[in-house]
Amino acid sequence: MVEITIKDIAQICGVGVSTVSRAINNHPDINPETKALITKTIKEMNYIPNNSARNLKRIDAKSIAVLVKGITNPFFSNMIKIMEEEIKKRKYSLVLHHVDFNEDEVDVALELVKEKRLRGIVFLGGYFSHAEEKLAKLQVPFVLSTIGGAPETIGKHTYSSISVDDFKESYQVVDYLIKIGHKKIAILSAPFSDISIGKLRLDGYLKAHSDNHIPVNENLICCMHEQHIDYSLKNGYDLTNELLARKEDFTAVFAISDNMAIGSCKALFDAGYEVPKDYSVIGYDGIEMGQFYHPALTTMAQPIDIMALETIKQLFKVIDGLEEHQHKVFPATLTLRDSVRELGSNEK
Amino acid sequence: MVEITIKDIAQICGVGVSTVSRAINNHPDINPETKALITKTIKEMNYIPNNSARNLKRIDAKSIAVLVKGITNPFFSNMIKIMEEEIKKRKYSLVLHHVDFNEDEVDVALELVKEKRLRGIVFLGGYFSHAEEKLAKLQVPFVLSTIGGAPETIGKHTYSSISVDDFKESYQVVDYLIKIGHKKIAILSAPFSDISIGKLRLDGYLKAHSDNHIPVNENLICCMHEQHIDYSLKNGYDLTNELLARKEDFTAVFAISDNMAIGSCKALFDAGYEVPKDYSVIGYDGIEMGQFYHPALTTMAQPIDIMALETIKQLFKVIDGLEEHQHKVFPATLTLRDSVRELGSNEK
DNA sequence: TTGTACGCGTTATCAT
DNA sequence: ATGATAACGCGTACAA
Repeated sequence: MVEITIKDIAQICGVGVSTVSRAINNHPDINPETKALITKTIKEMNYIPNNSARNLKRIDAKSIAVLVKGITNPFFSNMIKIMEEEIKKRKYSLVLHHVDFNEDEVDVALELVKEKRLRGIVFLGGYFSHAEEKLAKLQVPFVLSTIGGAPETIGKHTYSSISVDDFKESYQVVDYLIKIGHKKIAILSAPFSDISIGKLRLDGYLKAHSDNHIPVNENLICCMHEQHIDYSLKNGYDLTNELLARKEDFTAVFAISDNMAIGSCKALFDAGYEVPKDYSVIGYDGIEMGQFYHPALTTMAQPIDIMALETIKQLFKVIDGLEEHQHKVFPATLTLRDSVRELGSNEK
Repeated sequence: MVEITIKDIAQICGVGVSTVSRAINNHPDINPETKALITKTIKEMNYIPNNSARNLKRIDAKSIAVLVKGITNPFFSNMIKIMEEEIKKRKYSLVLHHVDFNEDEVDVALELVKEKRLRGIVFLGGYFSHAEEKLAKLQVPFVLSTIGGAPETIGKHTYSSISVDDFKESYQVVDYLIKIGHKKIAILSAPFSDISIGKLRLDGYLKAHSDNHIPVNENLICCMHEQHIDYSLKNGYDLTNELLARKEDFTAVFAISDNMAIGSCKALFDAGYEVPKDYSVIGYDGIEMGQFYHPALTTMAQPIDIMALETIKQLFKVIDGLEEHQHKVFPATLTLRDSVRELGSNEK
């Protein structure tokens, strides 16, 4: 098969290639009639410009890349949708790209910058810990939009970040449980080796205990296994089953993700308990499913819409040279629903 | 900033560009020492080859594109993971690309073929109805992996397809409900304008009724609104609430997606009913959440793992010239869990 | 084993 | 308004 190129179109129309190029790219200096002719033959011939060649030549493609780490997070779809709208609003185009869990997102970004002449990058998800040195190679403005785990941004002027203070919000969750009477609170957490989001949420749990002068029962700290670090339904389910099998004494479960919370509820139901009658369960994230679960899930909801919007706004501020890089932290909202109950003074 | 190119590397190493190229692409004819030197300086200089330039030159990149329509479907993550493994196993690389709902996937594919020198394409999701003529332009083997809606493949030899017979499986669902005593079955369906998956599942519902000599109560056919055609939690919730508000008489709900089924359960719970005691609810899809919902969701589970695997296997068969295009239909499995109950003979 | 030179398809810069 | 031509960065045939 012979690929049809811009030259063929030019030849057929009896014009030069540059004229065809002008027609394609909506350049001003072109006769409407010739443009019409060219457009027509392009249609007829099914000509499609080769993007590789375009990117090679083009100085600037007015495009923003969004690099998504992992595909599993249910938030991302919504965030991407919002980002896309905002990007299109500014007449830029969005290059969506997935990064494998074991890939290095910065390497991918570096490649993409060369390939697509990007103007800006958004890193979505993943627990970003890269050497300043390496980040400096990324000569393009970028913002870190991190769902979970406020990055250590002190002194980082090479990029912006949008985050939630996981330590603080996790603290709020546990503090709330304590305030309504829970003293024996299990946490479904990441393994100790996890240094980002998992650790922050666990630290919040610990601090809330100590601030409220409640001793921590280490048996109630359930860490997922190193092999399966994902904040999944199944992990919540398995961890809770282990907790139950050990016959631990607790009144509430704090799962560090909504999916884990739902898994936890299921394990409790399977064991014949009721939520929140026998056990209270609280999640973290604010996924849509939480509202539809039965009982509706009490959770710490992350402001993902705002974060998505701010991510792009911040990126453009830097691109347009209006502002320096900034690190913004947004508050999550404790969303009270039906999976947690207040403990009566006699049952504490 | 000055972009560093292959020439710079060649110059620094005191070799020709082709030698550097050979080093990069692991060509055999190269002195290990020079290769080592080149690799070292590439690292040092942070040189990254420009993919646009490579694609432009390369005849063949041994890559397969997976075009995903929409980002919402919870299946896709898993399917993509499986496909990726299978593709990597064959030393090909996967180009993952999202297609907007209002974009034309074939157009996108056409562009991508030129840009990336694809060897094959997988269309995932979306309700594929394109002119043969247009598909013919796609000079690359492709397979249609359709979750929901067996495409009309009669006489289509230009591509392969992997699907589930939605009509048949939907029929099975309803037939099952009828067999265990349900006669007043509501269906939460797509609007009548939907000609693919929604229609097929509705047709199965109707056929099961007529085969079992049970009259259809049109008031129990709940179509989602034209504006919001998505198989979402909220749609299931809203449709069921409308059903309840109309005080319709029914004993079971067949939601054409698991998410809608869960939304439906929630509406029933909100109204003070119990599932399956007061109403039985059955879904369609087999999403992971179904097992963890309470009650665990009875559903028609699609064999997505097998489908993902077969999609790639079939694609490679055609790429390797081993086989012609084929259309394979896989059976779904009725997964009995806790959201449906048998009706006693006195309550029918 | 290595280097030179050309061309991939396009856009940008000149001319005209 | 239009056309010729030089890049863009790379892979590869061919020569050495």
